[in-house]
Amino acid sequence: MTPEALAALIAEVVAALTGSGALSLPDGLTPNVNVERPRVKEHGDYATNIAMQLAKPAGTNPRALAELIKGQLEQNAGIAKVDVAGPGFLNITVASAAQGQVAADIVAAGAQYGSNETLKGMKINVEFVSANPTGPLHLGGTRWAAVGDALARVLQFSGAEVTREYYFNDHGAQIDRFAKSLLASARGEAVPEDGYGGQYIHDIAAAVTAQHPDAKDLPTDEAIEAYREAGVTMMFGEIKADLNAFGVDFDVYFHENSLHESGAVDRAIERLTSMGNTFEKDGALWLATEKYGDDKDRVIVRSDGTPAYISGDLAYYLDKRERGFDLCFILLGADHHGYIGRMMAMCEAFGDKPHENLEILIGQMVNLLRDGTPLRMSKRAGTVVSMDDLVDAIGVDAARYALTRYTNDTNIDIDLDQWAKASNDNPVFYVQYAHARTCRMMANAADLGMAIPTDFDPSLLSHERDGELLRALAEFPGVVASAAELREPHRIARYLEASASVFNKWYDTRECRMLPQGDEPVTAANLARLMLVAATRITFHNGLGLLGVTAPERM
RNA sequence: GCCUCCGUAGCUCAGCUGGAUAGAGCAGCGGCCUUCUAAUCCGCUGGUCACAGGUUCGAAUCCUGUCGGGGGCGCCA
Repeated sequence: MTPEALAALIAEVVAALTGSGALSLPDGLTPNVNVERPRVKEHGDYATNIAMQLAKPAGTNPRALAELIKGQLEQNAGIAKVDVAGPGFLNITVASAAQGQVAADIVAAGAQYGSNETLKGMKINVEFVSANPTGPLHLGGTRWAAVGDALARVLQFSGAEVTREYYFNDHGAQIDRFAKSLLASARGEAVPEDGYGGQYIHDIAAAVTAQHPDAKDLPTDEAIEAYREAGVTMMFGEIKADLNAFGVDFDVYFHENSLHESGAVDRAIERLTSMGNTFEKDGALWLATEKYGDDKDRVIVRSDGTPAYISGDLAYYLDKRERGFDLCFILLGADHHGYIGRMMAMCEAFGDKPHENLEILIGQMVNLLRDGTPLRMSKRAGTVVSMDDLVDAIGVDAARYALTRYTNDTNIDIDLDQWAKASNDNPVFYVQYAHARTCRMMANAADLGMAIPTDFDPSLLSHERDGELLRALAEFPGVVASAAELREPHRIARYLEASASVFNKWYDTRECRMLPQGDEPVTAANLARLMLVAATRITFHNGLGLLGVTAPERM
């Protein structure tokens, strides 16, 4: 029995009690049954505070109500014992057969175990990374590559139709500085003011020069244009290749420029104007965002007639909505948190619902530590701390895991020495090793001719450690659902670490050996444990998959 | 000045939208390998949940303020 199933059962009991008149609740009150795992063993397998929640509205006292629910609940065959404790907690012990059945249910669900359909029918756009191609992907982009992709996977596992999207600009001032820097390098000149330095500039400049030997001797304007075009193509190619190697592939690469060329920007501005949300002042066109909660109004067309950067954002958002996305995520670094106000105001100005049609997630900064000291970035000097630096140091799996195991709103310091270790201070190895161990066990079982039993007897998984492992596995769907709902993929990682620990304890328990020892015959209990191991393997495999981390079968 | 994130064990961090005696890993100390992968497992040590108020049966969690640290506040992109 999963916690969700137990919660549903309790809800039925409450409904039955109100139906029979034994309990009266105010109209429209639907109890929100909260089932949790108690910290202390003596408090049973699961506990609920439902009686404390409902006592006041029902006009009774918590313990009396708890007794009432207990009486009904104990009628169910899946429930072994119910205790009323403390101020009115219901401590529930699940019958071992009902508990053990979870293993078979997981094996039956297979690759789908843990999924849910809470977002079924939702079309969701997740925009992340979106770095302009002026240099290699830096750490902030890398954090979002890992977390954004994991979030997309979690949303998909919850039934949503998800599009991963990358928005980039191949024109504009940043790109001009990039192009000028390339040309300066090709001509052997110093890095221009506000330009980009670093080895990658020289590498790309040299590559462009090799492709177009005459380009650097063109008149400067034409030469810049030539280096811009070829340089952007190369840089963007590298970024895409890096992301691909990182296991992240986008469905859509969206060019900001296309919005200007297609007239989408003008249409967006017209739409906002017709809704009375723009005005002219000081020769510029403004979007009235302040009335929708922004700090101040924003210029969208400058007094010289050129569109401001935000005009692209307006058109881009409108474009996404017109492509049918119900919900648009934008994943940004902490240095962009100031955008939330204007973007939400923009959303409302279009007549949409902020935080419902548009969600902006902010990820805090990432630092790499080597020997305890942070690696610092400097654009001028070209000391970019990039995705490559991270991946080269610790590998893709550890990098993705290290970036997804923390909440978005905390700064991360990644200690390269720690994450490069193949040891227990490295959580990714701990989880992967547990998975590999299940695979080895199953291979060993197959060698002995053992197969997943068709006449599985769930009551044989009656050891205390069996129950602990089963309860851990049963938690997975709830963890996925909350990761999706709260947009917090790190919950998956933390769950896997805790569950790997429970599995290892089970593995270490002599009474729970899965394989027959020595000349012992294969018993029904051995086969029941094989089912449990199979369920564990599936759960770890699916969980690692949601993080985009590989699940090796052997380590 | 304003906005925003963070402050929990020596270190790095969880804490399931308010529950029972605040957890994990690492570090430190001490144990378990003839039997499924010891990258495992067991025990011990370690806390003013930054501080002060408030909300209530109950607060690390919600609200207000203070202190400390990170990041931001362009007709840049």
